Amino acid sequence: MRWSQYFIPTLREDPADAEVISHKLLLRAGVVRQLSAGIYSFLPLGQRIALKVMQILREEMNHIGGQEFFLPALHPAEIWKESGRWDAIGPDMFRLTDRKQAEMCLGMTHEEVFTSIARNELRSYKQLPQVWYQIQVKFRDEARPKSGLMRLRTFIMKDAYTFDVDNAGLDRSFADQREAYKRIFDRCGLKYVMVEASSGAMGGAESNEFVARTEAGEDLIATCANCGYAANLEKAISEPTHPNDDGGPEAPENFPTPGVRTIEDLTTFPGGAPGNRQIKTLVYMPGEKGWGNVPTTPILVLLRGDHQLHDTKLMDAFGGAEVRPARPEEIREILGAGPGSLGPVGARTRITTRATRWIKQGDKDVEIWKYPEVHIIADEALKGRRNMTTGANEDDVHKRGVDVERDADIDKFVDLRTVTAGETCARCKTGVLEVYKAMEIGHIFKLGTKYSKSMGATVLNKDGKPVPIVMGSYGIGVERIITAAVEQNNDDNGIVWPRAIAPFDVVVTITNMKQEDLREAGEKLYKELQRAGLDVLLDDRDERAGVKFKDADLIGIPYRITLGKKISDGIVELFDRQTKQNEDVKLSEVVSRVQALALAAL
RNA sequence: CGGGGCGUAGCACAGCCUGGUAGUGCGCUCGGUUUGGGACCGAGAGGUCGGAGGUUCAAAUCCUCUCGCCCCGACCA
Repeated sequence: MRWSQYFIPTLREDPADAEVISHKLLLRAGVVRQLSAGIYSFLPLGQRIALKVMQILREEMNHIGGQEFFLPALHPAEIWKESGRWDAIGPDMFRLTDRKQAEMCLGMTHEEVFTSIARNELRSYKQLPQVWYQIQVKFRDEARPKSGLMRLRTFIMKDAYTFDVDNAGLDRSFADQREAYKRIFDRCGLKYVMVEASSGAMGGAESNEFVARTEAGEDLIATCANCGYAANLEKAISEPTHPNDDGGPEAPENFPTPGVRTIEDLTTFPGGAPGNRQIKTLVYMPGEKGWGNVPTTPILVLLRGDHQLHDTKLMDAFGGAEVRPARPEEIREILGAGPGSLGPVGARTRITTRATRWIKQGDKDVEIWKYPEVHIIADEALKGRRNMTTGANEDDVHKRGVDVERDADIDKFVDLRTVTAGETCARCKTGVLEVYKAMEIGHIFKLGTKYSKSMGATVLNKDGKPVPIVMGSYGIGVERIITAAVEQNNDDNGIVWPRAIAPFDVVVTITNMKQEDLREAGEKLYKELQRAGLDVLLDDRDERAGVKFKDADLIGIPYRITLGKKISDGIVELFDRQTKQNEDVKLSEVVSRVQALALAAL
């Protein structure tokens, strides 16, 4: 392309709306423009980048036997009702009605459509496995789109689905996808890790998330440099350290603690206890939807005083159910004390017998227990602990000498606490965990039979019996790859595209368009580079050299060939955007040099 | 959905408090000088001040409503 004719609207200043570096640079480099919140247009440069990413996705999907489809983005409500997700998904789904008032939606993912094809067409285990994928636009009405292309309302996704006859087959398909994902992200030049993740409402047993480290990311990742352990903080565990529990009363005993409201207060209070010898008691309630027929079931969450609860772990402990912190007035109603003096000892009896409410039965009011049940759930770090101090469910009173398993009446121990940096790795027991921010770039799920069962997708197995197809689903966001690439590869002068996804391989900069010898040499070099199979941008604009250098750096083309004064000696300069090295090269050799460099990147 | 901020020329912003001719820089057009890291001089073009209503002799400026965008939180198949 000739720059003088090509649409690359670069900006000298940072746009006011952009906060994160990738957003600023993608706008400044003329890659994208915003249309509305979370809705962006790819400009020609952006489209070239997206096409290169998509080509890599295609090649790697095809490499593991993937077959490319193209499904509709507009779906009838019917299939979503069959899978149960029409009701399960909230306002994140764009819904509309057609002219006949039939309900429709814009696809936020394609499990339903692919499953409907599978159930109509797949009949025998002999047809399996199948690996199906597409590269399609998704629509999600995000509550808060943000950070440029990081969180969008409409975006391009490569989504793949595998169909196997049994779990062993799914394991193989899943492993294939995982390896393909690694090759994809490697080729795209990203620094990433694969982590264990929560499956959320997607359902299914196992899921791995691929994340790229960046300060702009929304996820927190714990990693161990020693053994390579990596997990999303919503799953991450660490090796607990237990203090010595000896000393203290044999049985729980109350003691006055006037004015003590927090864990911290109690650590300095005379006769108190350090944070790691306290039990923190939190009260949670089911979310707005409630849990089935149980009207309100308080949840007591117990943690070591110096530990922090991780919300997602709590929700996962209840099968992904929605929970919310109890309001102060609810806590007082439930336990008879304010936050700051809560504890598990005797709490179950207190809760289930304390509060009453009145309901109409026929024409008279009947008194019933308001909270007939309570869940008491404790973090694993409390297992076996003795001589602990906690609230006594009475304002300004605490209780010491508490043996967790003996006195706290716990329903179950689960991992609930948030891992923090500096803790010991639970896997290798020697490494120290690091916690950093990252963004999700891909996610692979073992779905199992969730969709095949609800939508009736079965095949006949070897014994002639119908069995539900065992499915997996695998997604990569194209804009996420682009965003992560910019987040991880930039400097003061602009973007430094990884070679494989750069919009052009090389830019030929004619430093002065008034000099005919430079123009001629540039034209000739442009054609030769193209003939060598390279994507070339010829900067033939009538601008000063400085402007051209600044722009070339900003849009991040990996190599720049500068035609200047030394052209009379048959010498040009080869500039490496990444290393910033500028090297004199013979004009006669520069094509093969650049060709070798560019091909090495693929 | 809760909290905060912002809408004035293509971009970045000033002007608003204290009502009275709509400004600056960059970019754009034309002419000239320049020509290796975002040149300089001169002359221009370009804005219903997000929208609607109100107060006033007079509204970018004050009031009400509304729309949009950004940030924090909640949420996130």
